[in-house]
Amino acid sequence: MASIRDVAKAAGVSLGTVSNAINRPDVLAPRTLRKVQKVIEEMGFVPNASARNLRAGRNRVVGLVVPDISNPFFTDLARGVNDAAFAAKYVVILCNTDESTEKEAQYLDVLSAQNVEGILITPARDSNRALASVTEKGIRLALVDRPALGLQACSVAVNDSYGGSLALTHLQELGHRKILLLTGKADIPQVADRSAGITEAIAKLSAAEQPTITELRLDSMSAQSAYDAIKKRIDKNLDFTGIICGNDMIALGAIRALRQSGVSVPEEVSVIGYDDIDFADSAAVPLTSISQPAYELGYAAAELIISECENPERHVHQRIEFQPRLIVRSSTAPTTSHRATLRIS
Amino acid sequence: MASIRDVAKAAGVSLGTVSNAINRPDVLAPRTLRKVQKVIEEMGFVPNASARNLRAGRNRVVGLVVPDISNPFFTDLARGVNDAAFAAKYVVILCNTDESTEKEAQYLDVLSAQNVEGILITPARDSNRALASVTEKGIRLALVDRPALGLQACSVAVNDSYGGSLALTHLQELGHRKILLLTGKADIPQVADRSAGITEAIAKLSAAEQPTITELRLDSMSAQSAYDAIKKRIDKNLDFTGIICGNDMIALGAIRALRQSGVSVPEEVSVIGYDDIDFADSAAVPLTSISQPAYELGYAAAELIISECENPERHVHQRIEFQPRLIVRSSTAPTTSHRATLRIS
DNA sequence: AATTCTCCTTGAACCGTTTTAAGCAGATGA
DNA sequence: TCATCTGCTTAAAACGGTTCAAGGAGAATT
Repeated sequence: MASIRDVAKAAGVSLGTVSNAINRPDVLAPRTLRKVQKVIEEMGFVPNASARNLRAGRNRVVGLVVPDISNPFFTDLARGVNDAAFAAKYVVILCNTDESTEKEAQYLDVLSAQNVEGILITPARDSNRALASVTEKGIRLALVDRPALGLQACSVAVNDSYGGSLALTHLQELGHRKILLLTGKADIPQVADRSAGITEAIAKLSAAEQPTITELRLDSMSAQSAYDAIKKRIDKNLDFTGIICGNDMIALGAIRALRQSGVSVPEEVSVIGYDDIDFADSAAVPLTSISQPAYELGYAAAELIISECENPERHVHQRIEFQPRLIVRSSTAPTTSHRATLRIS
Repeated sequence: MASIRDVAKAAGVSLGTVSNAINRPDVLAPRTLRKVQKVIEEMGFVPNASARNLRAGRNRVVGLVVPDISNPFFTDLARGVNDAAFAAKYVVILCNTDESTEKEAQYLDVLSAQNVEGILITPARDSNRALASVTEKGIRLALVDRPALGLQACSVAVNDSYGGSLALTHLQELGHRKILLLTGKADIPQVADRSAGITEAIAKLSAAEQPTITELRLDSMSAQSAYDAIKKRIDKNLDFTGIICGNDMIALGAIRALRQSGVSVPEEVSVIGYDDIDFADSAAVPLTSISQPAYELGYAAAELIISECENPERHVHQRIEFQPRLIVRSSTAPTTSHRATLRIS
């Protein structure tokens, strides 16, 4: 491996000049610059990042910590992060925590040992202490899609409360009055926010229009656990006409369970997902969903943290909030009674 | 941030002793060792990875270069890689090339600047020179899911030729005699291998049983481009009863186009995908597909390269090959003529 | 011609580790 | 008692860059 010294020797200049050619091309005389660049090119010289980092305390590496990279929402997010990082010549270390606080803590340790400049994280529950200790080590943080509970950091998020109200209002307007909420654990902030949005939306309705809500909390926000939960529920009693799901995977699993049990979607039960993953469109019943700009979210988060790394003193923490959008497809429809009502009026 | 010197001073030993306490605990007198470890613990000292890497040339970082992380196949693969890496206390830098040779080359540069120990890569076309230059720099390589064209490196792959023959045989046995191949660019090795497998499988059939094949090459292996291609094709003439697709996304796009044009799947046209992504099961028409063990592929690849990094001298390059499996769902069915035949016999 | 200015270039210090040769006790053997 | 050995510990030299004070060569000013 060629070092900066080899380049210097080959170009007949000092080692400092080569460094300048790389980092501050403007201070060099154009002739010298060209000469050095030519040699660098010829030798295929690539500066050693470790040495660079050791001296300069910068390494252009950020970590991305997500609970589940298989979830298309996070896949898109990761793509956004990667693209933004790539554009700024940064590199991203991907960490997948499976929603485990412990694994997250371990990853945070690894990342701080790697001396990353910043960490983009969608924190699991109870991870505040671990996060605080990371910031103490001088690593910059950006919270993605979950709020910064008292943490000094940038954050990007989608307005979950609004998303929840979008979903509820849609079903409510279609005439649904008995709605099942199929969510994840209550200590996931998004889940709580969406529930809050739903509650608020209900509060704005007149008593007659207010639907009743039953909440079912799944251990894991996966198609399988939704499938199991619905299967079990159906055996008892079908006491709802609409389902609001925590994400599209849940919706897919729920729909599969319903149809297998002979309940038609959307005729008998309307189902609304969340995330609007690519596949929502091609699903057995094309999914009505709340669309979140995952790619943009990731891109914005990465830009935020990179700008903080590049310009720590001028940086002020900020929060960027995206608005979700309702995408109506075929998994939701008016209730039969509502259809009748519409016909009469 | 505490450095090894601070620890040494606090413990009243030399800096070398602290280093030994960390890396070769056995050479120290037990009493000294305990004393140093206590101080390390108290100060929360974490060795600086850059300095360590600079000096020792090892950093427990590997790069993963994939053409499209949004493709569930690669998402699963990435999870496998991540999990294997995590288990070995390695960290992985994710690089998404969008199938662009140029972007791939840039990422390879970044990775070698980062001094990664190894690179797991699903190479784009024409990337052999770039790969060769990486190995010259002493970075170990493992080829994932595409062959190592004359490169000295480990590789893991799925037997694509066999996968192709699985798909063809399935359709052939269902009576299909006019088959459309919806593939990607021919210079993608997998595409070529599957085509070869198909050709071989045909060669083994008697003349009467041999289907005729038309190949349609898409610029991009996405649902959208498949959708567009089929839409265009249908306007002309429906000169096939079965479609073998390069991946499930293509199959999904093709099915959407067919159904929108009033062609029913699988009654009029059978469609078989490739990859067996999670959604295949929940699709509008649950997809018959060829299943590839993507997670296992990634896990195996990561284990391979990590073991090479840990034990360079004892390592011998190897190739691990997984067998694909046919998963029959609802998007394929006997041709009407074949159904008739079956009834008669 | 001497002085001051500019503009580049250089040499050396330093970043935080690992590693190796040398040093220093105390124990052993003669 | 002196030499040799053994078992730890230490000092110093890398690793490959960045940075900055200082130097040097022309150009501009006096």
